[in-house]
Amino acid sequence: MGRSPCCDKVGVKKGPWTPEEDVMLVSYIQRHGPGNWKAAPAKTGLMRCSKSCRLRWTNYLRPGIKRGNFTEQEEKLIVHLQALLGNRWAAIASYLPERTDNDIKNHWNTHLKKKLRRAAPDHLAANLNKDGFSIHQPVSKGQWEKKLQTDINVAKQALDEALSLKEPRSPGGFGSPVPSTTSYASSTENISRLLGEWMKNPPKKRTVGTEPATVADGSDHYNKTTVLAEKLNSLLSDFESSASMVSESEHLPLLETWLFDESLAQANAALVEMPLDYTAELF
DNA sequence: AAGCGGGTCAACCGCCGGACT
DNA sequence: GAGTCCGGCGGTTGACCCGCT
Repeated sequence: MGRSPCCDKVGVKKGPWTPEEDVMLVSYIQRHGPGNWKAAPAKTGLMRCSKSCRLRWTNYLRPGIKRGNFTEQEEKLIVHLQALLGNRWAAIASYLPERTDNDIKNHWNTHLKKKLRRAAPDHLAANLNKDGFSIHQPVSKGQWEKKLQTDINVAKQALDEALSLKEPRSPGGFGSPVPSTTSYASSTENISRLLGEWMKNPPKKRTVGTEPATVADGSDHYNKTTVLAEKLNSLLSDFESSASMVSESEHLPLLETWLFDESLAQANAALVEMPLDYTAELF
């Protein structure tokens, strides 16, 4: 076994990502697709370890990510799923395709845990473990997991049969967004948003790691961001032009995703409707 | 205005398991 | 079957933010 040596190397940059690095990573993924993270630092010239690249992509740059402002519906779903699945954030995130496991985990730890503790009546609080979730429903957990899995499998099987799809599924498995050419445009939207935030609130010092992610002064900072914005525009037009060339067969994964999302939406709705005694107090 | 302390969240760390040789 | 590599996951950390005193 043993740990991956990539993060132990001297000269590997740590700390917050800069827009420059984001552009480099997205540009690489646009050319090669997500995956093969081991090769990403070498091929992009990024002084980051492969894990850091993967994390940055999956948590922030990946298309279709919604950030902040969890809706009541989403919070309900998270609370229910957490009660059913425990701290399996990746599994929970698969039911909320627009949210990342890290985001959900953070939201749970900073908001929902407290909310639950406040809302849970004394007699129910006794049934919450130290993480704030219910520990008295082993039976329903299995039943609901089984039902959801059955729904998903039935939908998947029907679709596979209908379309006779032969290509392998995306490495993220079911529920993870299928990488499509069109979706990369959303990555640039993500970076544009990050850039906007960067321009408004440039990082002050945050000198974690071997190389500080700071900019010398305001004007230099402005020039840099302008250049980056131009690069982004160029990237965006590249993505858009390649998106317009997507063939009909390449649309199948999108259709597949959409259909799965439909079945997921139904399952999610059923989940949220499922009564959990203490959550009634929450929302 | 300055200091303090709790809250937030991006990023890192280390373990695990599947794939491959 | 054993060893290695790599990606994924959950827990944790720490810098920054913000309200309070």
